[in-house]
Amino acid sequence: MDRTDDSLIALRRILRATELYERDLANAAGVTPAKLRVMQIVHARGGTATPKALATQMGVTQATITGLVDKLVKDGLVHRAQSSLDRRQINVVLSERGEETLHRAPDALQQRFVREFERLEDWEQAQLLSSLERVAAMLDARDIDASPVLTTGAIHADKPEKRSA
Amino acid sequence: MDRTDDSLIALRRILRATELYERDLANAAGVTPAKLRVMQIVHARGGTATPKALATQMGVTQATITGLVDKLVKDGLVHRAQSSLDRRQINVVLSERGEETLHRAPDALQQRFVREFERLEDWEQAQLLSSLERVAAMLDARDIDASPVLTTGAIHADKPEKRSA
DNA sequence: GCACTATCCTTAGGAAAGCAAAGAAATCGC
DNA sequence: GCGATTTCTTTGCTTTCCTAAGGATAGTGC
Repeated sequence: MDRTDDSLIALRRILRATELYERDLANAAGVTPAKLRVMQIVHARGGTATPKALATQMGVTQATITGLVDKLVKDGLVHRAQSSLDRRQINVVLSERGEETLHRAPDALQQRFVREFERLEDWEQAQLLSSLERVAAMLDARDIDASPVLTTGAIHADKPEKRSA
Repeated sequence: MDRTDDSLIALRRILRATELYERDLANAAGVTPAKLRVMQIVHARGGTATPKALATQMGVTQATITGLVDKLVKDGLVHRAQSSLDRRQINVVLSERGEETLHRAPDALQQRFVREFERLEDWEQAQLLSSLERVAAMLDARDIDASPVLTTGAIHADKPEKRSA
């Protein structure tokens, strides 16, 4: 009867399964999850991305990206290249080894989801897709600031967050 | 056409939105996400839980739980009580303040999802629930050993999170 | 041109969350 | 009773993330 609760439970299972699996997967590939994510984004953007772009997409600060890229450089998976258009900018570029590593370590969701998904009936795929997009839209809404909790519970008013795009 | 990709994208949006939101929310409540999760589980189990149970449910080691509980105790949100049945065991119990904090900081998913979900038509809710459970089952499967990259042990439920290195 | 401001990145320092390994105490099994 | 197991903690380390401050470069007004 309580569909809301059951939906939340399912959602949490999805979250938890993905999180745990991601740790394993990154580990097995010899990279940490965060570094892997950086490489995946760089790859998705055609092999190069600025720290700024990475920070935005990953939802972390630029300082964090600097640290991750430092380690990736030390690992030889990536290198930095100054942009010639705007010399403030740096391009993070995948190295040969970086590409290989990526190849060996497919996306966590990918691994786990694709095989099963493609086995489904056509109409089932369509329904799943539609539902997922619906849920994503529900959660992904951009103006969270309207949320009541963030204000009522804000005791330790350090700073709300800059993530209010 | 490419429903698989689109589904993955939607799934990632869900993941990312939840992750980012969780950070904000925990922050606003004055607790960190991990500590909040501990409290939520304790609450869900009727106000008390052993470190062992917490570790299993959260998918982390007991050492991690010890650390989190230490901090929660220091914050006065929780206290330890020895079990009288088995004196090796410790019960983690929510304090008054812990209950209040929990009350102020509802679940991240809760907040964001419930309002919208309950606004949907009956048949839409049913479809969403069905889809989510389906996806959860796909991801949460305990016996995905066909995975080429991993050897995730712990098929037995009692063997807690000894994930591969 | 020259100061002002904004943007992009890095440095430095610190907090939180996680793990592995080893140890202490209680219980179980025989 | 005594060794093996379970439960929790301790120790020491890694990873990820933050804030605050700074150094360059780019753009703007005058």
